[in-house]
Amino acid sequence: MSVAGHTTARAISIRNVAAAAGVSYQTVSRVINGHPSVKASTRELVLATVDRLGFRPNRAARALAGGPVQSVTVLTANTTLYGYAAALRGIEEAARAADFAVGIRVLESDNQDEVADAVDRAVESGGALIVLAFDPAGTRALTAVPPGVPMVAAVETPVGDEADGRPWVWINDRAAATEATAYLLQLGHRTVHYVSIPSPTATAQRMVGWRQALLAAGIEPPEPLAAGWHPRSGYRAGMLLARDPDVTAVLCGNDDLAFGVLRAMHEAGRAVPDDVSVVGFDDTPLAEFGTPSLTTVRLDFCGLGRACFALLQDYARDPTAVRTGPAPVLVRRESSGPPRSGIAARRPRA
Amino acid sequence: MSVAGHTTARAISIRNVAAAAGVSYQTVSRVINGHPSVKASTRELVLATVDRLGFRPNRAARALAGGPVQSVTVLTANTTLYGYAAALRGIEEAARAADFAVGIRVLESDNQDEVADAVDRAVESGGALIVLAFDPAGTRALTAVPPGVPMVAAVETPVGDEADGRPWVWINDRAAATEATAYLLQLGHRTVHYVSIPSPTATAQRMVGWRQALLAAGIEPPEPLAAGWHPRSGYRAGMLLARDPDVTAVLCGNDDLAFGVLRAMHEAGRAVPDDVSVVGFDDTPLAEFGTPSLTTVRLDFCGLGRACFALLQDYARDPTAVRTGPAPVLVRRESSGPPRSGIAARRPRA
DNA sequence: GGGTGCGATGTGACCGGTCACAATCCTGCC
DNA sequence: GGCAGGATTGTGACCGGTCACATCGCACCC
Repeated sequence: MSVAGHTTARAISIRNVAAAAGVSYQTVSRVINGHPSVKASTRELVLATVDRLGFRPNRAARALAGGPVQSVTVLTANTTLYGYAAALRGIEEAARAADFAVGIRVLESDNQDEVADAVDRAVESGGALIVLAFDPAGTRALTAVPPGVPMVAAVETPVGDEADGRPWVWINDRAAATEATAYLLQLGHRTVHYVSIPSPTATAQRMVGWRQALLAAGIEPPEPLAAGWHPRSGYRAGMLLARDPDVTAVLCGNDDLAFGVLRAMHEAGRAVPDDVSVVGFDDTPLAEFGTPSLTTVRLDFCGLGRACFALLQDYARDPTAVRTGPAPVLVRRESSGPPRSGIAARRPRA
Repeated sequence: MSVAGHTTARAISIRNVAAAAGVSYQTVSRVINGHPSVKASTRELVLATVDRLGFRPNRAARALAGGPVQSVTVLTANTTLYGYAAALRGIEEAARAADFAVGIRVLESDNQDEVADAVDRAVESGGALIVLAFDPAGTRALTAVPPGVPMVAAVETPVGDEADGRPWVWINDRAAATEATAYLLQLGHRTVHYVSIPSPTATAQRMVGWRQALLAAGIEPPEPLAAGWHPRSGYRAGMLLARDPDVTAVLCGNDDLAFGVLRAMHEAGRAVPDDVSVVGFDDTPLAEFGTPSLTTVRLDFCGLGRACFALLQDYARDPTAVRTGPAPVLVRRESSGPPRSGIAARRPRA
């Protein structure tokens, strides 16, 4: 234990351990890597010595010599948005528990060349990769990861062609959106409008789920409004929607957008939920404390992150391992309710 | 350029470059490290070859051999809270631009031993350290970093004893709190109550600034309410404050708490800003879109992060370098206003 | 009893950089 | 012309692990 005091003295190496235990450095290497052909008594002796000296394998040396690297790099388009940040937190927790080092690399653009370069850099630092592929940049990154590099993807699309053959963890955005939409219809709304976050392709699962739910109820989906990540873009979309008196229910791609929409409705003088119901996505910590509090779909991104890391480890042993992330839960709060009884009302089904 | 396609062929090393350029590997090493005693013509030849072959130095090898490591590890108690997340983003941006790898290590507890262990691990992965020392865990970490390890601290206390001799970047929380408090007094409030975030010591600068502003106005500061990080704890504090009709102005340790307080006031039937003014801290993206929108102090954490990284680099050249972070800005919005003209009113000064 | 085969261990080279030192070049100057 | 001495360049060893291979011991079997 390099007494976090003030000794930059050389750290203990396997050769030190070997000398202290009276074996060869190779035997020490075998023990710390769990190689089977070491006599039990020897193994215990070595482990005891490792413990006594506080030996810890040097990551750089290991990486250089091509051993198991014990580090993960997270490739993501963003680190501050709720979903990404929470997933990152989950990964970090799990990685730390397993004594893995965690690296971060942000994908600034979704230009194919730049993404490829970013992936290159991430790969060259050794270790495994976890790609958060909720967006175009992340999805591109998947295709740029050379085979042979251990990696796991977090995706919203169950079977992306991009990730083929690669293990992924799936967060069931589609089912979540379907549930939220069905809930609004059940309350008696004639239709549900959608304000979307930026998404990889036309297959954005939140949008797909919303559309499916409408179609299943025999309703032609209205044109979705494309927004960005910032609440301001939700606000703009909300302003547009507020003008249309037929709009009584709005599903938003995430909670930030939903807050923007709420604000717009407020400014436009449309009461929530009496005139308009607003539903978000994610259940950020603030959702519960807005005025009105926000009905939203809780997604356990932190659990998703942990699942990614767990899969990374399982996959090393069993390449057929696959995980679905935790199931989404609809949280009903003040921002949603039946439409104002009157013209726009529709018979509740339940 | 390892054509991100499917060649796990060995990457190019300095010896390859050396061979291609017709010089020794040592010369290549000198060139890429900017060593002065290399003939200009040789340097250019080597650089051209490096470029042509797409050579990039191997981080692991460098770390192992004790060279300059080109990587930073961020030590932080949290990654999702706005301030931390934004600082992390700034660091990552700057680091990426300088072609540094970025690592993360979360300080789970503020137990001295565990913190020391975390620091050890972070140090052993080589490279520099940036410590976000806004809280007890971060502050502890500062003292646990062995000398000789390049590091920079982001602190809210201008001259912490803990960081002595170490470079730090200071975010002027105290001035920000003073400004916000003075603003509320100027609006005519008799006093300002404070709901605090968890903080390292009694010297929490946000609280100090608030107290100073009150004392400067000849007002005895009321007992501050200690809250946590979650909006819910702000909500609880708000419920307490709402009961007291004398409370007309509340300053909150951050925007999340402020939202909790807003919600509590709403539920308690106290109008904001007519009955009570609420001011936050940070200016998170949502502050502008709350109902009412939140008056808050904008702190450029992202800029703080960039400054930390910049200092890390400057410091290597000039160990007397120091930086103050960007100045805070008070953003006036709907959640604050003069007290309801009546009993509690106090003559505005301006 | 001695070869076979496997379990357990040790030896050497290597990963891709850096350091310390030695060797070479060139220039100025006597 | 020869030599001192700085500027340039090259050589060897090393960082701390891993790999491939050689070696050793021993039980097993014919």
